[in-house]
Amino acid sequence: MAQTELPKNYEPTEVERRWYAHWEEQGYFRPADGKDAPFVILIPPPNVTGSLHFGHTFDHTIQDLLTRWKRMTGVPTLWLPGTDHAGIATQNVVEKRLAEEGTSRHDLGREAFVEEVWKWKGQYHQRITEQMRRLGDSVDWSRERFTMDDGLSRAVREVFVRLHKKGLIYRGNRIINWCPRCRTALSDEEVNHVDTNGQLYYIPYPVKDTKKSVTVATTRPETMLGDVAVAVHPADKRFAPFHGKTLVLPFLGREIPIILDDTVDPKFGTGAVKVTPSHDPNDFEMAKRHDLPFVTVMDEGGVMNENAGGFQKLSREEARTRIVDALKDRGLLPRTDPHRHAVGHCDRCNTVVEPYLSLQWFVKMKPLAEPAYAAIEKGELTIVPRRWEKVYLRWLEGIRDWCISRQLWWGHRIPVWTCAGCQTEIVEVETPTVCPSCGGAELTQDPDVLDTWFSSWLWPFSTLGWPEETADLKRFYPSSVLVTGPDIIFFWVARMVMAGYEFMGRSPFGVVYLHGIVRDAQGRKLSKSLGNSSDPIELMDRFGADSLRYTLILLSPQGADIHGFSDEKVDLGRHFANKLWNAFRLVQPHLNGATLDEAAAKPHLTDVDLWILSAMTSTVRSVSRNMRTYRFGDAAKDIYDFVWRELCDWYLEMAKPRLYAAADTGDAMAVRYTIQTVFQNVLRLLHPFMPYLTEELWHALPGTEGDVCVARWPSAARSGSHPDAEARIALLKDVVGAVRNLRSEMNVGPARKAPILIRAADPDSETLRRQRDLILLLAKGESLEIGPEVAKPKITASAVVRQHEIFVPLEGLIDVAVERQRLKKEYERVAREFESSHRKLNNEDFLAKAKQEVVQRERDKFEALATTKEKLQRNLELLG
RNA sequence: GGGCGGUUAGCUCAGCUGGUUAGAGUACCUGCUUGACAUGCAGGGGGUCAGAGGUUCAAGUCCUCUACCGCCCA
Repeated sequence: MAQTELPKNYEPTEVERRWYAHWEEQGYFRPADGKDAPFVILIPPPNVTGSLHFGHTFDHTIQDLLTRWKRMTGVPTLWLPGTDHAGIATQNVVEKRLAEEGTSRHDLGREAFVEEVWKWKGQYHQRITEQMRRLGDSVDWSRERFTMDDGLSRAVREVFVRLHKKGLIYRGNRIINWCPRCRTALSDEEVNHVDTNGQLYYIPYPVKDTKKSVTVATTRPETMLGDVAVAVHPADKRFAPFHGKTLVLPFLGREIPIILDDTVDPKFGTGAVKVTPSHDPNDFEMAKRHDLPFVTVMDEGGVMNENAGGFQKLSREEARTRIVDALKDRGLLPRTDPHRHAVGHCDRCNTVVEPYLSLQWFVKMKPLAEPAYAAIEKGELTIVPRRWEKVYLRWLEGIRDWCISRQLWWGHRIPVWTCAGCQTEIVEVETPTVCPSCGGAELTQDPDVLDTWFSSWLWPFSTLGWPEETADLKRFYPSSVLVTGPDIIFFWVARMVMAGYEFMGRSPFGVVYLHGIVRDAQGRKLSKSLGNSSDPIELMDRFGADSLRYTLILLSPQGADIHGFSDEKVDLGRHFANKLWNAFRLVQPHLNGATLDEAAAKPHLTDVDLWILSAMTSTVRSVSRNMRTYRFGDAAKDIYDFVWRELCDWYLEMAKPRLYAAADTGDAMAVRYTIQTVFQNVLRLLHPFMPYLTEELWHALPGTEGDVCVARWPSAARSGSHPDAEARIALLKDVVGAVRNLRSEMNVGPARKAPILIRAADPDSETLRRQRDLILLLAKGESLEIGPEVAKPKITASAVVRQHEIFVPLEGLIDVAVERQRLKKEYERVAREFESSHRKLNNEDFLAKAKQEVVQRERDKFEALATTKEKLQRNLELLG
């Protein structure tokens, strides 16, 4: 009967090595054919030169959870994998590595550098996909995509050309966010504003031909070299005498006018602001209104240029120090105030971003934002949790044009060419060979590439073959759910919705599930470089992928961050896996060869069997509901509670004698049938959370067929509920609990058996009598007397459970003082409750206004408390 | 400056449309080689639900204000 002995402890690494290849070979991860509407998830593509970190692990676990669950419900399921070329990040990584090798991208030249990055891509891509396999991601590898694949690159060009034709893409000379370290323009979203302690410098600018001056206040004195005016509010009387006057810029001696502009805030600083149109977005607008010149004083690396006079060749930081010193020397710095203000930093390298005047490509966003906004209002798009919808809408309301050109080499080259002959600009999907206007063949392509997100925002359809009308595009667009973190709601989510409506006419997904971030006890994001977490792969090696997955889900409140995560926490999942494994070890030898015929077993099912089947049915119902409502942590908890608290703690303990008894009785048949049914269902429910362990056990469980990976998700049939049996077993558990409590309070070790007396009225008395063997077993009874007239022993510990009295008389072991103390405490607790219930029922308002069922419940409760109180009191008195 | 979220046991969190004694995991204490599991079993202590006011017969739950923490935007 006994098969090969299972190891005492579950060894995940050994098991997890086996199953992934099997699933993949069976083709389970490819969507089944069929007419049913498919369930589709598109992966948020990880950076191809990164590695799977904790964020990905959590993100993928949720996606796999949904995918495996849906697959088991019988729906054709597609989880489409892929990676992102991540322009700036990747270029930075490779450049850094080149620097270590003593070379640079400029030494290599553009073509060789890009080739070098492709090599990197190949190497790292391999690593990422291995990590995904290790985690168990059930993605369809046959449909894997990369944002720089030919097809996706074509989609990028197509979109650029279409939007350009529509007038939604334009080129303009504007102030953009410039990272002097990455030497590229950034979008507004790629700038992080950090509150910084700075100084507000007060600098008097002399009025031409007078001894007077106008003092301006600035946080950035180094930009004064680019000043072209000083602006004051027209209604600000303090400056009325200066209207129309000319100032002389210190250091350079440039004559600049005083201008009047009502955007100036008279309350800020001195009320007079310097105007530096090439280095400040507000000043830029102002300069355009007043037709002022533009003077750029820095180069692309943030170094002062030829317009900076004596400060040329200094970095911005040095220039500030030197200018401040020079101002002091000349007595031109009468005052500085500490000043807290937001300073923009590069999202990728954390360098202080420079507002910089430059010629870039932009997308006009307003028209695209409108349908994306309406999507929420029309219910075509739901964000879970709902509160993020407000964030999303607010961003769309204030949307600004999107700077999409990047001065990088790694990415999609902008499909714009200029003819050397006639200067005609050609915007085409196909690379042109001759100028359509003059026939010239000397065409130069725009050297810049596009923002990475300019390809990512097309992901929901570019991955499916767009602009071709492919079968995949028809079948799998739109996708069902997008699972990602709220940190990219603007970068990616909102833009995908815009592109979805613009190019496909509908939202790319119906639901966006935004999960939280995994943080440590100090609230920091987990990261290997911070040293507050291990590499997820290492954790999987130590604890198993299943344990890591299960722990992450169990600890995650819906859409909120996981706090206090640490390596040790993964023990939660590991212990749970081991528990299930051992429960299985207990039952498995008894199931082999047993009759598992439902019809044959049914007449023999006992209350205990019916109770656990009923509890299982509730669990199925609850898990399914929690999955549907994106409450994954609750779903994991449901399974945990059922397996550990019900199945292992109670049912299996109760089933042991029946399991070990002769195999050919109806009772044995019933218990085997029950266990088999329960285990099958548990393995199905748990599979999306712990795919490997469940597959392993599924194959070791007699009576199963195929793979649990594609087994049918359980349904909670009403016929599976047995409320009467549940109620009777609940009574049994309460009684056993009370006896255990008494024994423990009396310091009775588990080896010692004790007599048990239960004074209970019918029908409970009868119910308990039928379970006497179980009570003896679970409560370690030496003898057991149950009945309405059971006599109370002289010296005994006692308790009242559901108005029934329980006595555990143990000569010599009862310390009367201790027992009196214990009873008294219990009595006082019940008396307090009794009083509160009493007050309620004496309250006419309560009787008149509360729902009838609530009043009735209170009456029942009151009755029960009264009896319990009375019995406790009598037992207390009898103790003497 | 504007917005959002949070504040429940030492820690991490549940507590859904207000209605039994506010739950779980973990940590802690006591006792255990119990017919699978010490990655375990049984029992236990621990909470004026951030504070104040309000609505209600009834508030952890709804409303207002305050404090503190976190995030986003400017």
